[in-house]
Amino acid sequence: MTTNQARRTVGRKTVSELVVVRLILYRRILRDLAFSGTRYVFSHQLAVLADVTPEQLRRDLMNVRYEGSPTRGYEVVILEERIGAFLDPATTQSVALVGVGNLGRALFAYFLGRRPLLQIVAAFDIDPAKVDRMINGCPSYHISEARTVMRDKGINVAVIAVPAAAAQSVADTLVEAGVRSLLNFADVRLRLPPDVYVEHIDIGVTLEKVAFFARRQATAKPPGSP
Amino acid sequence: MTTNQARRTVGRKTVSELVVVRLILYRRILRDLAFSGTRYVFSHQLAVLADVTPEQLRRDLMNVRYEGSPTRGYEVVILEERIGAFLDPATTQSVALVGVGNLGRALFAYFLGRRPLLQIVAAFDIDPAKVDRMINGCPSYHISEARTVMRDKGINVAVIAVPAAAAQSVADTLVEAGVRSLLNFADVRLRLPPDVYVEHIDIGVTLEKVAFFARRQATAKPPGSP
DNA sequence: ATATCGCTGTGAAACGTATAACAGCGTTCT
DNA sequence: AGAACGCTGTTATACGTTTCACAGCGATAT
Repeated sequence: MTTNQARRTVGRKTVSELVVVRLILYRRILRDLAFSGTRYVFSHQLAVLADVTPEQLRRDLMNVRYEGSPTRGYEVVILEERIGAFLDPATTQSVALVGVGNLGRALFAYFLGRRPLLQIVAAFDIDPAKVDRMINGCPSYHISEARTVMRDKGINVAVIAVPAAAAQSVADTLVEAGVRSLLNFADVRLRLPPDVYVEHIDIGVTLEKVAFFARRQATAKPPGSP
Repeated sequence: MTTNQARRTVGRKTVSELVVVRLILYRRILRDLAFSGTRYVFSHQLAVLADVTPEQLRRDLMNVRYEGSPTRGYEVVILEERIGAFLDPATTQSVALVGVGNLGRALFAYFLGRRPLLQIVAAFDIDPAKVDRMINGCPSYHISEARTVMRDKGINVAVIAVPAAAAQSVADTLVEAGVRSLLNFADVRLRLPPDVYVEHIDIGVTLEKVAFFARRQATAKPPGSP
C-alpha cells in the first residue's frame, strides 16, 4: 500500500505514486489561483492550500524543471504549465465508465470542462433501460460490446462503478478488451495481471475509518499549532 | 499523508491509520467468508483476498487479541468478532450526509443493512426541492438547521458531498455544530481545527492518477511473479 | 514414539518517506 | 555600498512501515 507502488521514470530518476498525487493536486490549485488572478505564490502559501509542509512541496517540485525566485516565489501560470508538462500525456486520453447508477452519473460531473485531456467517451451497463442512449452527451452500450467499443475508440482507462458482485467479472472483461488502468469503486479487491494498474476507492471502508477516528485523541501535530 | 496520521491508543501501544484501514478491510472479507460458510482461513488466503502480503496480515492481527492455530489457521467468525471488538464503538454512531446530489444518493447504498453500527440519520441540502422530505427513509433538512439537528440526534460524523465552492463553509458549519470527524468528497482541501479528523476522497485527483499510470512500465514486483 | 511438515507470531533488517537543517542568493533597508 | 532578510533548492537525518528470517508448535505421518 505504501511500498510496491507504481513509479514513473523521468530521466534517470523514479517518482513515487505519492509525489504524483501531490503534483496533480498542486496543479489544480495553481489553476484555481491563476483563474483568480494570482501571479506569484510562495511555497508556504501553496503548502497551506494543499495541506502539506512547505519542505515537502519544494521537494516535490524538484521533479519538475522549474525554479522559483527567492523573492517572488513561483510564477503561477509557469509552474502550472511545468507540472502539466510532467504529468500530461501527449494526446487526449479516453475513459470508459462502467455502471450507470447514481455513482456513475455523479462521476460525469467531474469531467464537465475540467480536464480537457481526459474524456469519458463511452458508458456501459447491463440494464437494457440504460443502454443505447446518450448520458451527459456520452453514448452508452451494453457491456457485451466492450471489446469492440474499446478498440474503436482507443480506450485504455476505465472506471468501475458496479455492484461488488459484478466487479471482478467486469474488470476481467475490460482488461481483456485492452484496458491498462482501472479505478474501482466496488468494495472488492480486484485480482488482475500485474501490468494492469488498479486504484481502489473503497467508500465503505473509508467511512468506517472516519467513524472510527471520530472518537480519538487529537492528531499529533508539531508544536506551535494553536 | 503517511506521517502525521491519526492513531488509536490501545493498551500502551499506538496503531497507525493504515493498520486500521486494513483491519476494516479484513473484517469485511471475513464477514463475506462467514456468510459463504467458510470456517477456517489461513493468513495467505486472507492475504490474497485483501491484496496484502501474509506477513503484513499477521502483523496487523497482532493488534487484535486472538491467535490462530498453526494447523487450522484462523477461525473465521471468531477473528471477525475479535476485530470488531477492536474497531467497533460501544454504541451505534449517527452520521449526517450533506449534499443530496447524485453522489449523495449513491452513498445511501453503502448503508443498506451493511453496517448496523453506522447509520445515516439526517441529510442536508440548500435546494428547497430536496429539503423537508424523506430520502431512503432518512429525513432531509435545510443546512441552516444543522446545529439543532446535530445536537438532537447526537451526530458527530458527517459526509460532505457538495460542490467545491461550498465545501469549506459547510465544513465550518458542521464543526461548529459539534462534528468531530468528516469525510469530504469535494475537491478542496479543508482547513479545520487540528482536533477534527478529516478524510478526503478526491475523485478528480484519483482519476488523473489512474490515467497517468495507464502509460507506465509494469509495477516493480518481487522476482518470481509470472 | 518420534520425525516431519507447514503455519503462526515476532524480533531484526531494509526500505521509503517526511522532517530538519543549511548554503546560496536576489532584494530591500540602512 | 554593505548588511540583513526571507525564500528557494538540496543534503542529511529521523521516522514509520514493510519485508525478511526464524523460533515455536500442534497435527499428522512414519
